[in-house]
Amino acid sequence: MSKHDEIAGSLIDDILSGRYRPTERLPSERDLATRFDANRGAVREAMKKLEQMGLADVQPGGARVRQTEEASLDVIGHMLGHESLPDLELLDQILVVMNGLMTVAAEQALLLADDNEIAEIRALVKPLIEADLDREAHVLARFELMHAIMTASRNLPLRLTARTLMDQFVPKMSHLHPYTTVDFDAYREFGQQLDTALEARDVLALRASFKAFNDLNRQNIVRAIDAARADMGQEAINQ
Amino acid sequence: MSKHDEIAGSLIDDILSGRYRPTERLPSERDLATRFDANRGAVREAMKKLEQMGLADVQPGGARVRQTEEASLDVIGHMLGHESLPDLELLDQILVVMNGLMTVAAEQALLLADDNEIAEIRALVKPLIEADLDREAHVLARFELMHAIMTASRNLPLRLTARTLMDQFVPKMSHLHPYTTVDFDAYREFGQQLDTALEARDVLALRASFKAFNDLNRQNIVRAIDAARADMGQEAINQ
DNA sequence: CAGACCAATTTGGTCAGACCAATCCGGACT
DNA sequence: AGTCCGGATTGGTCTGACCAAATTGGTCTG
Repeated sequence: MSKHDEIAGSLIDDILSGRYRPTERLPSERDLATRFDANRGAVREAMKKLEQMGLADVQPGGARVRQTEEASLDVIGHMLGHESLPDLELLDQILVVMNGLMTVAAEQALLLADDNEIAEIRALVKPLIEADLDREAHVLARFELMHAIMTASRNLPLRLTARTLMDQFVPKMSHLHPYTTVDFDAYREFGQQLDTALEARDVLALRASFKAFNDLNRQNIVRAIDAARADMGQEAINQ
Repeated sequence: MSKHDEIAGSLIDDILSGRYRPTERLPSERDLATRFDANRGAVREAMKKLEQMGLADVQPGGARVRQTEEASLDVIGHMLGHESLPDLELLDQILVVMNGLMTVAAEQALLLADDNEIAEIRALVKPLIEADLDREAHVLARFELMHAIMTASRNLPLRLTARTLMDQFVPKMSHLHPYTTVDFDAYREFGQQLDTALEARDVLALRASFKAFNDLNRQNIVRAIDAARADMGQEAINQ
């Protein structure tokens, strides 16, 4: 970990945790440099990062903290935390957005894709219905399906938005992964719903299927977090 | 405009216009510094920006251009262009995403807001129905309404995503503004639809009204671009 | 005494030059 | 022909200095 990353991380955490309040002035770069025992250049790079994340307004005369509402999407990753379990409410909010974007993508795909592309997507749905996948393969298959739908939407802003959100979200799920379980049957039903909707090019059925998809994904996470919490409690007892 | 902004802008345009292709190596920082007659630090800051925009991968040994699909949402603003008229297809895609996000926000608001908040939102719809606004005030009223709905969604990731997209989009509309016209009656109808949907807390009606909203916004832009094109043609003749 | 004004100080912004560490690349060797 | 190694190139970091903008606190004016 480079020096400026360390400094930036510390400052970001301080701001997001409210130790520095909006409109408040941050310490000067020279001051921070001595505090972190670092070069001013390192502090400067850190400030640059704060600025591009929209967390601070840096001008000659001093840097000021901004409102979180004005920040960049990148803050989400930090808000999900590094070590501890992420906040379920925030995860829920992200899932809501992701689901909305996926639904839009699917609708666009239905609108723009030729029969060939639809067939390709349906081919990716098939494994979820028929194949006997293990947990990892199942996750991969779902991601592949989502990616294909995103691509078929032929909408770059949409793809970039979804990927940005995903990139914040997925890494934080990694240490939850051991606790995940998959309700294969439920996903099978979703797969069939989606397949039918695609075949009939039925927008309403498509929306309904993605609603189900979102619910499933949410349940996965809720179960995983519960399991992780229980496990951590167990560890605490064992110690 | 600071030096590193100038350099970054130039490089970004070069990459987005395809003058540097993905996986291709960019010139070295020292090389760029002499080309732009700048300090290496300035070039370095520019490279930093390219990296955070996801347009380049910069490592010891050289910086390489990335795929546009891996870029940050911020590239959209650059793709909309600086002087010339923005590409209608790209604008359409953005509107599709914005509309999707607004719809999700409205649904969440309907789900989470108490009667008071709903009343507040409806109060913001009223001017669009009743008041005799001029063009500027009408635009402002629409923005205010959208902002209120976003806030009522109580979903930070959603708000950040929408705002990021908006921030790319709105500035590019400014020099189209003289050419915009507003179909007040059509918006009045939308307002009534939305108001009814909010009163009844009817999700389907809500969705329908936002679909209409999106169509109206799109028509505004199409008309404005047509008018601008015609005007520029006229200018060319006059010269 | 309140408010406007101004200058000294503080702060960020930029630059130059040097050194380090990771990477790349071409030539030697097998 | 493939592998390996060492020099050259590249980005990463640091130091120290100077510039320009913003802040701040004192001073002057009404």
